[in-house]
Amino acid sequence: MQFATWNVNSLNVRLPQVLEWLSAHPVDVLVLQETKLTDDKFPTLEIGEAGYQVQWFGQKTYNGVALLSRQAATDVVKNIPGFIDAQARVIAGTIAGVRCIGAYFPNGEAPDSDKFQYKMRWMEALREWIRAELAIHPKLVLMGDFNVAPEDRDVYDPVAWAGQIHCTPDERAHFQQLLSAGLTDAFRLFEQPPKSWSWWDYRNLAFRKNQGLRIDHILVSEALRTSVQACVIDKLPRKNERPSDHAPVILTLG
DNA sequence: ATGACTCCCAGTGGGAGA
Repeated sequence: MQFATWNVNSLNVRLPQVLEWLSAHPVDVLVLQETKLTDDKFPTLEIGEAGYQVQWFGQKTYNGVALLSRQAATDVVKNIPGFIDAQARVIAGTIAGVRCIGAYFPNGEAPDSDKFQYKMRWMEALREWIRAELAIHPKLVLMGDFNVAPEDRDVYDPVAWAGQIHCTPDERAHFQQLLSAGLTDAFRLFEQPPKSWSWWDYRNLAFRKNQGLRIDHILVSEALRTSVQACVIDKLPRKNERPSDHAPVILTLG
């Protein structure tokens, strides 16, 4: 069984790339972030024709998430229950007995900003909800754009990024608390090439120079950990014409 | 270097992303 996450930075622009990618990588579950579409504009027909069921949750201009799956998802949840949020950032469903949670974590803008405070509150609410979900669903996958580089080795220039957004001790502590709640960073279960990133700035030839961050992650629960066979970042879509600034991450369970 | 690029909504520019 394969799972994937991809921040597409506008599904309106990237739909052809998503469909092309799915034909080459017929994963069982794909979560998308930054669809940037209101629900009435969501391309359900095209995704259905590609052989996927889909749940979606969006808003105008910003954010927006979707859950694509070969089998229909059940017990679908949108956003974090009990956390009042005007922004469409979370979609969850159960597929083949696995609780799949797709999340677009807040960016945070800057450590001294109101948006950073929102990011902190949001991550705390997510963690408490994940704890509750884990108690009900031992088989759980949390994946998405976390907007957190968990360690210095996830940053192309950790000195320049020290204390900057995505790399602050507070964000990294929140990430560690997700691990403490019983999740494992599937990517780090394996030897990986050094300088593995999932995001590269559009500016300054960052992709060509491989200057990026690893901020897109797939976390698995303890009940799934021993089933993980692979976790890779697929850099190829970043080489497309008009690419997303993020690359997909793929998890393979045995 | 308060930049660079891309997307969106707007409307002949500006916000947000990371």
